[in-house]
Amino acid sequence: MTTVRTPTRNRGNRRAEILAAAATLFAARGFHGVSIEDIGAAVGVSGPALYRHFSGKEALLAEMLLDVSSRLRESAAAVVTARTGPEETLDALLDVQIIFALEQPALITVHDRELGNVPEPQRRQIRRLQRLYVEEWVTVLAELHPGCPPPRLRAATHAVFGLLNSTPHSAGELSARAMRPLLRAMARAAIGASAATG
Amino acid sequence: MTTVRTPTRNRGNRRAEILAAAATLFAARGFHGVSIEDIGAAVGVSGPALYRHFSGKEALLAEMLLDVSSRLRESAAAVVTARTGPEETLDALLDVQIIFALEQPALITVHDRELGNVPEPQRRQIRRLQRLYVEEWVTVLAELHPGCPPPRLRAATHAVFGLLNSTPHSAGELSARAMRPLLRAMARAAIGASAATG
DNA sequence: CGGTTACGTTAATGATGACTAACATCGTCC
DNA sequence: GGACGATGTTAGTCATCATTAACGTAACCG
Repeated sequence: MTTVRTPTRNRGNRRAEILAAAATLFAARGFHGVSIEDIGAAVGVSGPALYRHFSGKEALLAEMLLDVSSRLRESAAAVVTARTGPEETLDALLDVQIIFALEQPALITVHDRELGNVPEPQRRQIRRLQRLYVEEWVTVLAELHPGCPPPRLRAATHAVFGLLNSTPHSAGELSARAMRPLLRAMARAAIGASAATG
Repeated sequence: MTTVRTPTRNRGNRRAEILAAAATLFAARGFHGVSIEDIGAAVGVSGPALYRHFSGKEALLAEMLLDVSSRLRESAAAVVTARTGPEETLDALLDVQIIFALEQPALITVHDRELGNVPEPQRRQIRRLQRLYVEEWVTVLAELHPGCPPPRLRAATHAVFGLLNSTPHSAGELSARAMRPLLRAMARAAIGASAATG
């Protein structure tokens, strides 16, 4: 009755459940600070059960980061190909990053800390997606600030990410509802200032 | 002749050397991703030699973070007690953080990632220093933006830290020389925007 | 000199942890 | 009703690692 229809249905849920739990733990204690047993315990199974779903701890991390960087990149690409004005596009990009950071702080944290623990085949791919994501931003910024050299735009983009991803650190200070417009306003202003000569 | 005068002189150097090497390694691979043997190798001695200088791995981390948070807090306190106008004070605070982030990226990285691995007696003290540091900022910001609720100021402060500490991520994009004014301008603008109603 | 102190070294030792093996359970499908 | 596949379980196994032990060495001090 309450049992599940298809095994496949369950498999997906369990995998997602594990990935979510692992993200939280990795964000809190770092990849090497979390054991397979810890992750299992977090979803109510114990230890080696995880090997029914992932080929290993590193594979789990790889899938997690690949998923995050794909989603970010796809969202950004969608926004950009919508081809509105650069101002509106920038706003949409800001929304993508802000909403993601507010809704998935653990994933964001892991995403920019643990790439070094992903084994080589997939590491390259994640890097590639991250780079593409940054380039979407840089392209839009270049339209808004023509004449600003790309390295400067890239550095500014990273700085804005740092600003937006600060969310996990100020957890509890402000509600997500209040955080969103604050981050938005600060990011916009910071971007505006990045155009100045220096 | 080239031998050292006092043993105490050498001890300090070695300790500092170890702390610096450990900071770099911790920043790159995380506390649990670095072994005592790794740290020893980085300074040319091997493994257990470190126990001549530190009582253990956690103690090493604790001293490192205590040192960073003390220095930041002291610098901020000095700037604030200088009692110039709030605008100038804010500029000086920005300089403190920017220079530190540009000159010691590894320390900054470890400082906001690895507090969780410091054992309890000292963890509390580090937290206290970090809180005091933030409060120096909040006090100054409150003067500049009266009527802005403190939680909002705190969130804005953390966001600015995130922006400034992005340096390790954009390493290589821009020289420190070019980075400094960029970060400064972006941070000032972001702070200015944080006052708006939201 | 003889002893102490500072600093290293190379072997244990004892935990912890990733991963594997061998063995259930239990729907689903024929 | 029995085979199968998906999913767990518990008991190894084998590395890695923090920490300790036991043992040099060499500078300095008396």
